[in-house]
Amino acid sequence: MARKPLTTPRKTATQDRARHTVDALVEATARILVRDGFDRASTNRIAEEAGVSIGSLYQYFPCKEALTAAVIERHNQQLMAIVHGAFQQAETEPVETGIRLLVAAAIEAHRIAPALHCVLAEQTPRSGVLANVELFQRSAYSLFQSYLEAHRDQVGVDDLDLATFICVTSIEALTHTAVIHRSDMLSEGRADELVEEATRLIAGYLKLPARRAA
Amino acid sequence: MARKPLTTPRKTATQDRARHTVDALVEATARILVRDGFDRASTNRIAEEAGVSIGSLYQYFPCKEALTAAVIERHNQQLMAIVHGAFQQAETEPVETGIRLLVAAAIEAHRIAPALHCVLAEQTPRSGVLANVELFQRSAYSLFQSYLEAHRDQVGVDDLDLATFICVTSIEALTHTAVIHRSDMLSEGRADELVEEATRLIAGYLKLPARRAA
Amino acid sequence: MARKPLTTPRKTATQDRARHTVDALVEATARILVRDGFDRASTNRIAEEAGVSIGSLYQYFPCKEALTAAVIERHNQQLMAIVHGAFQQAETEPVETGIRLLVAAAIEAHRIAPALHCVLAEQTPRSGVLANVELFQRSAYSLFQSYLEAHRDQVGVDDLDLATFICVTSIEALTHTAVIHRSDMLSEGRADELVEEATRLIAGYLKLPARRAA
Amino acid sequence: MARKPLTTPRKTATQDRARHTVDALVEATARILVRDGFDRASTNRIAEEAGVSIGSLYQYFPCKEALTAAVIERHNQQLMAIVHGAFQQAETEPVETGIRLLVAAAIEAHRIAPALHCVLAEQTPRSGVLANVELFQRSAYSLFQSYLEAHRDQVGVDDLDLATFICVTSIEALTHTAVIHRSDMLSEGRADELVEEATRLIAGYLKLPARRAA
DNA sequence: CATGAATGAGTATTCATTCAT
DNA sequence: GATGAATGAATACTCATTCAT
Repeated sequence: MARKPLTTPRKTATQDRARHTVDALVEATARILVRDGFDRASTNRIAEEAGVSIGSLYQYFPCKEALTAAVIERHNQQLMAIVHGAFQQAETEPVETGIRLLVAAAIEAHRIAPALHCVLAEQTPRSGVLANVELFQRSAYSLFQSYLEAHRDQVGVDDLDLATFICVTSIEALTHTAVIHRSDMLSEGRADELVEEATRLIAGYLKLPARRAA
Repeated sequence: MARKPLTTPRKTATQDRARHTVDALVEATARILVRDGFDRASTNRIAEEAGVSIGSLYQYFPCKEALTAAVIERHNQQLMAIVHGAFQQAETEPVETGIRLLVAAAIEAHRIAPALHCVLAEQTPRSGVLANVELFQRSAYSLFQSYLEAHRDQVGVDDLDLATFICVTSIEALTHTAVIHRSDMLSEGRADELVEEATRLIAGYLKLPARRAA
Repeated sequence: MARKPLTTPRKTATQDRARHTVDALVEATARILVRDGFDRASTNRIAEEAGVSIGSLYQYFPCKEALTAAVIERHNQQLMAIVHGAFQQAETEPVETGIRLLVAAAIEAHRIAPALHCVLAEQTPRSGVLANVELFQRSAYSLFQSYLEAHRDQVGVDDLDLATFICVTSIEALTHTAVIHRSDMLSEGRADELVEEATRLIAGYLKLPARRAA
Repeated sequence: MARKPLTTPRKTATQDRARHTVDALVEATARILVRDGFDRASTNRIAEEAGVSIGSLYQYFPCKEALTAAVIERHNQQLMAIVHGAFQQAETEPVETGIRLLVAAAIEAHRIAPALHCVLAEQTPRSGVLANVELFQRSAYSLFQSYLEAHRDQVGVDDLDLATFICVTSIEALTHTAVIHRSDMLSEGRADELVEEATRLIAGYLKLPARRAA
């Protein structure tokens, strides 16, 4: 614990050359993560792949975890761009259509870099620094909760937090598992079915009359 | 190897000693996995924790993965006992009650050894030998599919495989996430709510009229 | 040095069962030496191959080297049988014919178990105990020297020890190298040529007039 | 990897350090091979003997064999320098004188580092990378064959390949065995006798009329 | 700033040998 | 006698990290 280094890059690369080095390192890390897996992603290998000396790597990243964190960060931002967009579209739609948009966006998001997503999800330890995968979850979580609040008249839930948990967890799991383990489900034509069923699951749930009339 | 003589006592005696060693190793592995995480679970450390020499470890486990596999195996069997039991109970119940039983069982199963389950799920690479975490999933999957078939008259789905995917993935994710990341949801009283909502989600979905009337 | 164990078997296996065990072990060692090489010939593996417990192995052989020594011993005795026979035949022949017999015998000897001979010659360290490969050399050496003495009238050498060294070393090297590295030279027909040339080399040398007339 | 800047001084400076490390490792390997034998030459021990960390060892040598290969390489080059020189001198001499030169050179070559030569010849497994001990043999072989071709008029052999085999194998064995096992033969005065006898053996053989007049 | 040589604790695994049963 | 469980020192090799140049 005590010695746990920081996750943030040591210096904000104001100079172009520095920024280029940082980018090269993050990209190299992602590439190696995908190509060789987490266990074979050594700092020396990453530096070599990036065409940068190991010394320079440590100029910008204080430790190995910081590199992985940067990759995750970048990936999350890409996911977020899609998910954010979907929430904006969904805002003005009736629940059923809105949920359909969100589910489709979730699949699309997982498809950005499925191999990387898979390594990040299945091999990369969540220890300490790396917990920021969850940052994404958390932010999706609060977006969804706002969404529910905004459509409270159309939904029959009384515990908003619980409903959010149910919906976000299910959508994430369904789309994640489909992309990672059941790619057959995403073939031309079948993908729509999946979206449809997931929408039925979630929208159906939301439209159910609230349990506690009392 | 060499042909065992008939003196069962000797043989049994030695086997007891061996069984004790094997058990100590598997338990030590589980303990270390939980306490220190997968990455710090080295064979030497495990042997030491088990109070056994490193040589003995390799007498019974051909490689590091085999140890983890044994832990997973044991854990899976415990999960299975619970899940199996729940399916048997659910069989004769109407869908709503049945699903409620299954959801409750899923939570119960995750509670057996939540810390271990977490390490196994989040840190342990799925490579090679270790893929048998999925054996559990697969078997839960086919149990659920059979369940749906048996209750076809009460459910409105037409694609059984897809419905199974939706339900199993959701239940697994909800119970797993609740146990691992939202233990607050399982406090006295609140746990029932979670079961109730999850049941509403799944049972509600199953009872929806089939999409394709055509 | 100090701890160097003995090479001789711990007990002379008077009982049949014991002799059988010893034989099984020596044979297993030879088999593994050939099949897997010296480096992979562990005592546990040998015991298993022999169908004997590792405990029994150490009952009869004080250490690993003793096993190898026994294999070498056995191999040497087989070589010796052939070489001895050849010397007996050669004794009554004129030099040229005698040498031809000896060369042919040397090839024949190397052909008994070429693979084993190869492992023994190329992989098995000559350290300590195992030097008894040289016992064979030494004994061939003195047989040859006696042979030269007996045929002194036909040979033109004056330094018998030197001449023996020249002849034995050459014959051994030629036949050994041919069998081990130039098996093409021993194909049907060509083998005779090799014998002929080696005989010309050695017999020609012996028949040269002595250098030092003084 | 990363593009080297133009400041040769820096680059050269670091290269010097590296070269020093590599040299220290090769020398340490040779020293340990001689002092402790092949089996005790572990990478850790070599690094320690070289006064270098084990990590540095693996920076320059990909595996243990590569170290031994480097030692062999170096040794071979030294042998080769001598042998090559001898062939050049021998070229213009009559057969008898030429062979005498070659035999003397062979002894001289074996005397460069007899203890190392011995370990390399008797303990070092010929597997894989290490086969380049034979590179030397092979090259001596073809040099000798060229020599015979150039002096065809003075020699009575008809099968050049066979004659080369006979001569090279014998000379190698005689000089090797004398240096390694019969150092008494190389004492002041006696060495000449050995050269003389070996020369009689080989030159005598070459000058014999060809077998097949038919 | 960048480089890359150097570090050394740490890893999985093997194997000759002992000894209680 | 025979067994085989247990031992632990030793091995080859990796990798995050530092620091002199």
